[in-house]
Amino acid sequence: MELDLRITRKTVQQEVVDKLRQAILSGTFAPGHRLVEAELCEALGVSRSSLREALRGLQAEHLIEIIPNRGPHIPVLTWEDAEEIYEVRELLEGEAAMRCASRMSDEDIAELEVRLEAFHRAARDENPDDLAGTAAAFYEIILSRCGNKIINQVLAGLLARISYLRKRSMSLPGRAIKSYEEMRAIYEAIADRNARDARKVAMKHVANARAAAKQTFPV
Amino acid sequence: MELDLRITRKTVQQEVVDKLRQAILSGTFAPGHRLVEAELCEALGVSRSSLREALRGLQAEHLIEIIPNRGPHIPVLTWEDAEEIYEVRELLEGEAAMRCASRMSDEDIAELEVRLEAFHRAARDENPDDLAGTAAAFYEIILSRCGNKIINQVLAGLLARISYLRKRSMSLPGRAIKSYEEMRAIYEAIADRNARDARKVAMKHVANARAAAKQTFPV
DNA sequence: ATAGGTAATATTGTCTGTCAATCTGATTGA
DNA sequence: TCAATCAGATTGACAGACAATATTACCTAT
Repeated sequence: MELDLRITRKTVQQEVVDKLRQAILSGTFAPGHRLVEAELCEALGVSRSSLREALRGLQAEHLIEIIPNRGPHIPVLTWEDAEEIYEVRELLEGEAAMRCASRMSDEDIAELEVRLEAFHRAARDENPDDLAGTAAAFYEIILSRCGNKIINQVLAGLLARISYLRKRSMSLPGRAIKSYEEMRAIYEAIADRNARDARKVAMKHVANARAAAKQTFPV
Repeated sequence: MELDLRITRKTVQQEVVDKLRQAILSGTFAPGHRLVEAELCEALGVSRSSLREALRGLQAEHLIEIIPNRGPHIPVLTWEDAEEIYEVRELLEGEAAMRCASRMSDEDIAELEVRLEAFHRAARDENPDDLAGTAAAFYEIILSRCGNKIINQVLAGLLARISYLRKRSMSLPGRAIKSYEEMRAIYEAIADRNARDARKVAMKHVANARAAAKQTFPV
C-alpha cells in the first residue's frame, strides 16, 4: 500500500493540457501553426480522446483556436486585440495594486521586495532567461494578495494570450531596467500604504509595457 | 447540390455545449447537482466522446467543475466568490459605459433607448420571464459598442457564473424598477456624452445589484 | 504555361466497444 | 455503533472504425 499525498492525482488529460499550455506559452509553436491531432498524439503518447479533450480546454482558454473540420491552430494576435488586452490589464492590475496597498501584510511586502530585487538582478545582468520568471514572481504575489481571486483568474487568462509579446518587448534595449523602476514605484506605493498612488503607478506601468510591446509589433 | 449559407456548420459537440450552457444558465440543474455522463448521453443522443469534449469546454468556462474520478457537477457559488465577481464587474462595466459615452453612434444611442424601454415594460408589468432577456439586450449593446471585445468576453464569462443570482435578485420587490432607473441614468449619461458620469452611474448600478444579490443569498 | 476541375490523400468528427481505476453505498461482522 | 469488505456504478483512457470534409497532386483544355 502506497501513500498518496496529492489531493487530486493528475489525469492524463490534465497533463496534456499543462504540457501543451507550456509549449504554447514558451513559443514552441509559431502563431498560425496548425496542430495536427495525430502528431500530438504520437509526441505525447496519448490517445486521440484524451488529446481532443485537452484541446477543448485550451480552446476555451483562448490559447488555441479550433475551426470545424480543419482542426486547431495557434491564433495570430492582431495588435488591436493585444491593445485591448493591455487596456483591461491596466484596469485590473491597477485595481490589484491599489487593494494590495491597503491589505497586504508586512511579511508579504518584505517578500515583494525580495522578488523585486531578484528581477532587478536579472534586468541588470541582461539575463533574458530569468526576466520573465522573476517578473512573473513579482506580479504573482500582488495578484494573489489583492483579495480577489477573480482578478487573478482573469488576468492569468489575458497574460497567457500576450505572453510572447511581453517576452519580446522585455528584451528591448533599456526596457527591462525601465520596467524595474516602474515596479519599484509600485512596490514603494504599496509599502507606503498609498492606495491611490499604487493604482496610478501600476496603471502607468502597464501603459508603458503596452507602448514597448507596440514597438516590437511588425507593421 | 444544396446551398449552404452558414460559414461554419455546427458540430455535434458545439450543439452539446450550447444546449448544456443554456440548461445551466436557465437553472435546470441545481447548484451541486452531479452530471452523470451516461444520463446526458442518453438525454442528448450523443456519444460519450462528444459529450466529454463538450464538458471540458464548459469546465474551462467555469460553468461546471470536474473532479477527477467523480465527474462533473454544477459548482456551488459562495457569496465571497460572487462578491469578487461583482467587484470586477463594477470596474469593467464602468469602463465600458464610459467608453460608450464617447464613442457610441447616435443610432446606437437610439437603439439603446429602445431596449431600455423594453426593459421598462417588463419591469412595470412584473413580467419576470422577460426581465433577464430585455436587461441582457440593454447591456449587450453597451458591451458590444464599447470598442473593446476583451471587456465583452471577460464579462460574458463572469455573468454566466452569477446568472442565477441576478435572476433571483431581479425579482426582489422593487428591484426591477429600481434597476430600470439606474439603467436610465446610464443611458442618459451616455446620451449626454458625459463619460465621467457614465462610469460613475454604471459602477453604482453594479454596486446596487450586488447589494440586492446579497439579500437573496442564503445565510 | 496556366486556369480550372478531378481524383487521391490526409485530417477531422463522431461513434462503438472495451477495460482498469476509482468512487459509492450497502452489507456484514466485531 | 463502528469499521471492514464487497458489489455495483461511474469515470478515465484506449483502440479501432467510418463518413464527412479539407488539402494536395494531378491532369486536361484552352
